[in-house]
Amino acid sequence: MSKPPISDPRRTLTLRDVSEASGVSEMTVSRVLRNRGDVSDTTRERVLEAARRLGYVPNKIAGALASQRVNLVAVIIPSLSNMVFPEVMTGISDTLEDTGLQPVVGVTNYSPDREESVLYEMLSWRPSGVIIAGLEHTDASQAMLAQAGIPIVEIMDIDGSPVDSAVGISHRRAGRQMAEAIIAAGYRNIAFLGTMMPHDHRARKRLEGFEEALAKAGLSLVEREFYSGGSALLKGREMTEAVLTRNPQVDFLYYSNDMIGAGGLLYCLSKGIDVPGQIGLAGFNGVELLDGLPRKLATMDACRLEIGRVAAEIIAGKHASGTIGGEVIELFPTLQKGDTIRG
Amino acid sequence: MSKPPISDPRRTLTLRDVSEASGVSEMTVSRVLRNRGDVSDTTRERVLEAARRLGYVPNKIAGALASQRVNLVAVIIPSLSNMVFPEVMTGISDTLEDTGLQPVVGVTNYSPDREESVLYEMLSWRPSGVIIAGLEHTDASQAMLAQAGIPIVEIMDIDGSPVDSAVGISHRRAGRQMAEAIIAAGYRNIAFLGTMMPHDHRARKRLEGFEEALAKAGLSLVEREFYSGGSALLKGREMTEAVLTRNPQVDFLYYSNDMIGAGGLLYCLSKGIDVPGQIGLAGFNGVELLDGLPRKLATMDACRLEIGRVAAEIIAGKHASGTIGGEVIELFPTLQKGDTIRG
DNA sequence: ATGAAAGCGCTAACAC
DNA sequence: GTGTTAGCGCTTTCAT
Repeated sequence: MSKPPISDPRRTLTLRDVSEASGVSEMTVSRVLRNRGDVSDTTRERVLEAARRLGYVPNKIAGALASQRVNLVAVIIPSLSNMVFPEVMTGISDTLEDTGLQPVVGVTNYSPDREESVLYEMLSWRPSGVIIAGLEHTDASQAMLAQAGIPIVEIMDIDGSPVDSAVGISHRRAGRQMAEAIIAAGYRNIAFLGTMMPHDHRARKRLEGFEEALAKAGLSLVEREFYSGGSALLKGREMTEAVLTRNPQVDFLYYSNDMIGAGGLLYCLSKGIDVPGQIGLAGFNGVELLDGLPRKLATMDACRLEIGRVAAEIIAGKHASGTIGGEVIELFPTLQKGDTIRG
Repeated sequence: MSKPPISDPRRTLTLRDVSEASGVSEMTVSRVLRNRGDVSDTTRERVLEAARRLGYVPNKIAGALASQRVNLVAVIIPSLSNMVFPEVMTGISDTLEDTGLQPVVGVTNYSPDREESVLYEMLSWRPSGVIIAGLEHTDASQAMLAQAGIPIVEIMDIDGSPVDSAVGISHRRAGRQMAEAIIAAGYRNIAFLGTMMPHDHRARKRLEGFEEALAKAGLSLVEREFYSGGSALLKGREMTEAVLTRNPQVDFLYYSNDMIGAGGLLYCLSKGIDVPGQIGLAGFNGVELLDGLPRKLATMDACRLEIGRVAAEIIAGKHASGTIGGEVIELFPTLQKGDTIRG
């Protein structure tokens, strides 16, 4: 197996090819292609023409190795299939757009081990920064993040200790606030319905805050129901039926996310249940997706777009605070009572 | 600004550090870390221990440059926010999982220019393959794909000429099939409702196929309605109201996707319209998400998971066909009549 | 089973 | 404004 000669048509083009085709040194070609340094207009034109004609695509691997600079930002999130992270991604992309930085997404499926290996893989490309969901990671992940020597932003949650910076909301507080609103509206027999996700720490914290506020009012959950897998809308419907059948005196259903909440809402409406008179409902996330439902589900916005935006600003070094790392930025979700909490 | 000395604690670790810490040559350390070649168990242990202790993360940039091998697969899709591409991603990730290849996602927002720049950016990292949605690209993109010298798989659609391989369904045929089913069920005053997306070629082809089949039956659309932006569910509701108000004799609503179809369905049900007796409805995609709706919307599955799986197999070189590139693999969606087409 | 030397394709730093 | 030189941190190849 001999090495292909310089004329092998299957070989990918190098700076040198553009240099030869344009009669300009590699260095100057490099300058033109990166818009760096002074290059005369005639030279620039000749180079660009040659590069275009040949169809040259620079090799960022070599460039990155030589310059010790990589324009990649690692973004590590649990899932892409639930509306919330895509919106965070949008915030990140929008902000990074004009910084020359590029997000690279890794998905962990809520598995800490998978997160660890995705992180390892991504760090091995020496990105300029890491945006990672949550504050809970394996010890090894924590160590890698701490060692990486680049800005790290942990997003979505601020109830805990970040490695570096954090941007998010307090889910514990969010749960508390929702409980308070529900209690204030006069509901007393409250059930929780969630997806079974041992590693969804944010849902867990919301539930903790929720129960804490119930306890303070001398109440406790009369029911809990967990499911996993399948269509969230359908699961919400099924769980709701199960809960209401088992426990007809339940007067409020608190869901861990809007999709299962919507399923529950559709179930209640189809059964002719008076919402929010007889039974109230609330979800979490404020997903715009659901705006077309017959009734607007009570929910709390998770500030997804804003979280993505701020995280990206920190990585890009253009966040208002100006400080270098170590900041915790708390965002404050608004409670939308919609049509499913009375009062 | 002097260059940090070898002892700078902020410098990221190199093979050399592991080599010194373990007293083993860089070359052997490299062998251990890549599981290549024969290394004695004692040496291997010493190296792994040192690497772990230091928290060494290999530099893939240097590795890729030296080996001319990159374990990345570029995946270029229009959007992450509509259920369909996340599912394709799942198919891709699942299949790539045990090949050592890693997907890297780029999002184009249905803009050909953005697609071109995302593609350029990704190719500059010299990936092992490209999976890209659609068959329509700018001339420059076409040229880059053709020149890249790596496997290219265009996905979702097969109505056109692929650069290399293609995996998808015929959207024209899908539109035709749906029209035939609708006509067979006796509907005659048919309206189309879609999102306004000049660059959504697949929706366009479905509509073309649909109208073609209508024409063959001596029919034509009595209404068309396009919207853009906002919550799909809400838009579907609004568009449906507009269409039915303007044209009360309409007896079938064909939507370009399931989400707006679901909005329309909810609208019809809330208005007490007899579905599918008085009015029938159909969407497209077969999104599982909607399974909890009061009635099951007629739709066609777009084979999303399977498309992702097959595309990844082709890139990984383990597709059944065994051929090297240039294959067009057509998948066949099944029409699910659900509860919204009579008969 | 292990090591030494030569690059991968580019850019930083310096000359001219 | 343009060219030259010396690496970036690894892996390939070949020697031992």
